[in-house]
Amino acid sequence: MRDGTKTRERIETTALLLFVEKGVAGTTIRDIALAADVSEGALYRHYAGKDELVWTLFSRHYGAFAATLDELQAAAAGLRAKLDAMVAGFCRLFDSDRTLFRFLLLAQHGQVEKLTPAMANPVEIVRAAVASGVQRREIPLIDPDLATAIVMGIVLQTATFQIYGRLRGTMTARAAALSAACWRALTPDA
Amino acid sequence: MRDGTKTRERIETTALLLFVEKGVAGTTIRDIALAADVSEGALYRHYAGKDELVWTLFSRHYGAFAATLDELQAAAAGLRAKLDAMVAGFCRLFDSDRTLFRFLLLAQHGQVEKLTPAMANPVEIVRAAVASGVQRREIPLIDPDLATAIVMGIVLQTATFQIYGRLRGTMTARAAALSAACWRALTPDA
Amino acid sequence: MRDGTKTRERIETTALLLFVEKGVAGTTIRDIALAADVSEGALYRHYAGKDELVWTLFSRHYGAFAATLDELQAAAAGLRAKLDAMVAGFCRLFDSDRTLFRFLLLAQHGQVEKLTPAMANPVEIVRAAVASGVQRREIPLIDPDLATAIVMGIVLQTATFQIYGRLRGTMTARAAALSAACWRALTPDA
Amino acid sequence: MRDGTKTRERIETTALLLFVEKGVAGTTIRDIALAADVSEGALYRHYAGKDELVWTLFSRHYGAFAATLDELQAAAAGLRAKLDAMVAGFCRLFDSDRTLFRFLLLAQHGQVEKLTPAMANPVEIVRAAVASGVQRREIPLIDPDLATAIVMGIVLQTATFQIYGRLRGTMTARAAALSAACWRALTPDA
DNA sequence: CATGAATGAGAGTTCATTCAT
DNA sequence: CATGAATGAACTCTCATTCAT
Repeated sequence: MRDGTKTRERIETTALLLFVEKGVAGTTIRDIALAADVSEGALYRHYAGKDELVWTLFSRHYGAFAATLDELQAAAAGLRAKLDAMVAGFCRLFDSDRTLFRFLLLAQHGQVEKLTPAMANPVEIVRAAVASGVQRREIPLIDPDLATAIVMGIVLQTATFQIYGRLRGTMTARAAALSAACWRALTPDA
Repeated sequence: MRDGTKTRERIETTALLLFVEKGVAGTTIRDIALAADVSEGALYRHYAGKDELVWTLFSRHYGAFAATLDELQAAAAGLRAKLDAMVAGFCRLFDSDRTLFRFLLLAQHGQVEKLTPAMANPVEIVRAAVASGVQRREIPLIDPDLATAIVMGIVLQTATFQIYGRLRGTMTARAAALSAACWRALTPDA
Repeated sequence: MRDGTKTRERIETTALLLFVEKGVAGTTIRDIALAADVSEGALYRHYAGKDELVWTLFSRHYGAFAATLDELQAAAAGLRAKLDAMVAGFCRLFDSDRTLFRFLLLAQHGQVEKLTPAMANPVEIVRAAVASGVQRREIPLIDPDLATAIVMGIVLQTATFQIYGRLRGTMTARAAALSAACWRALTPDA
Repeated sequence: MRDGTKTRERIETTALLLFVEKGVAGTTIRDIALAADVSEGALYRHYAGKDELVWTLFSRHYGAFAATLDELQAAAAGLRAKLDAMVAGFCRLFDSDRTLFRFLLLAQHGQVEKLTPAMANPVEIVRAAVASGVQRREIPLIDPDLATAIVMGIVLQTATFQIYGRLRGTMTARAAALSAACWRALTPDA
């Protein structure tokens, strides 16, 4: 109990939730400490400061999710199948940890700007898959960034509507519909 | 009087820019006063407080843009044409006032949650157009909210990529491509 | 009263006293605010922070005293007379504002290290006077820095003893004795 | 036991260095623990707290140096010789352990104020020697405290300049020059 | 009426010290 | 007995808001 691991976990879970609910700027160290039942000072033994806590949380999970996405995509053959796999991946993350999904993909902390090109990045995974689909003539010529925007937009906006309560049920239940919509949007002459 | 109006305009333009660049929470009254060349105290003669300034800015322009969108949509016959018109409307806003676009549609201030159902709302305009398209069998049966998410997602994510520098040029130049993508995404058996 | 000048003065007088009594590190912003009867926040309208307050206080008065010392020295002909004048200058500062003397010449805030060579500096004034005395053969050859140490040491340690209560009375009353001692220390074969 | 002693020594050496470099207030227990490769908690097994550590360090060495100075002075006959011996003692301490010299004689921790009259004290040793010189008519009548200030000032300010880099080389090399200067300063009609 | 000095609550952070392990 | 996680008070600094001038 005094080894700090439990405390770290409690802090991170709590912080994630608060960051998503009230925004990073709107969440105070005191908020986190109170909700995690830790003293404010204790937080600083684990993280150099608020910024570092945010970055730790973001970069660790962002990278991990990118890796998952890459595995899913690699295991599928052809853009259509890759889209299915990736969209399903996004949906699974949403359904299994909605808070994490929001923190990684929807919340506006300034962390995305801190990512270096070398770091694994879900957007780049999607882009690479789409780009290779274009190259293999699976879909007509399209700016890969525009294609990525279309795919990400469809997925993320649907997730956003789910959070706002406009859409109900699980994301996974819609996965097939979403990847189909992406595919159609990318293929003018299907 | 004239002077008061000029001051208000300077304050609002400045505030909008700062809110978008540094976030609402990250922008201080002092920042605004300094950049708008007004005293801090003077700001409180025009707005009851920071919150009210944010809300004023948001609700006025949000409603106005919703009205514009509604006119565009109403002037077009059929969902395909309505989509063209609305997407073009989004693109025009982006190109003419990128800052305003970001503030209204991309930034996460908590203002959207304060909107009452009675207030004009771009998302609802899009939803209504899509819903009537479904009702008129122009597109196959689809949850109107899902369809709205798809349209909004494609437009907003493209705008986001433009802001990040992933995509270059004007949004208007892409308007046709975007509304075409929306249309295809909504029409499984086109 | 609301123009801030009075407040500034109150802050500076108070701060100087506290810095000398409890040390810079040992004095908190709250201490100063309380003693100056100002809110803590108000301090930050006048100074960017504690460091800047310390530096403002130090550099302004340090430079001013150096200028005074230089005038005194320049008005005297010959090292012996210059010593008399400068030592009397130190003594006058001590007697007229003991707190300031301590802050400028005895306290160990890290400000001396921040001085640039271009800034007026009492030690350099003394050194220059001594060096010119050596050059004009008024005193035998001696490392000007060593000579400066001797002069400064005699003056500052006497002041220190006065503060500790080991010595009583005014410094001015001892001025002649001190500059005579300095002169003898510098002239082996007087 | 052996180990405990080693640890104590490591702590004390480290602490002394840090106190001199960053000031007592500017040095944290954590700094010391880290630099001495000890846990923070372990420090409290050796010392009741930070204050006690400072006091232990100061009083022990201050007393020891006073004793050394007293022996040196006692072994010399006449004020002139006593001055030579004592100044050499100061110089030797400076050259052999500059950090200790700074901590004992130049740094402004509030420890000097805690000394009781009963405790051995370098300043008192110097004072006693000078006072007896006055009494024996070796030097003209002078306030013994003023004489002490002159001697201490010459020595300490020279050491200070050495630390600032204004003077180079060893203090011992200057010992004779310094005690000669002291002697001259004390003897008007030599 | 505009100004900007002042307030005061609260933010992030530090640190000597304690104490469960 | 050593460790280092935890505490909690205190610190520096920020900022929306008020208000004397």
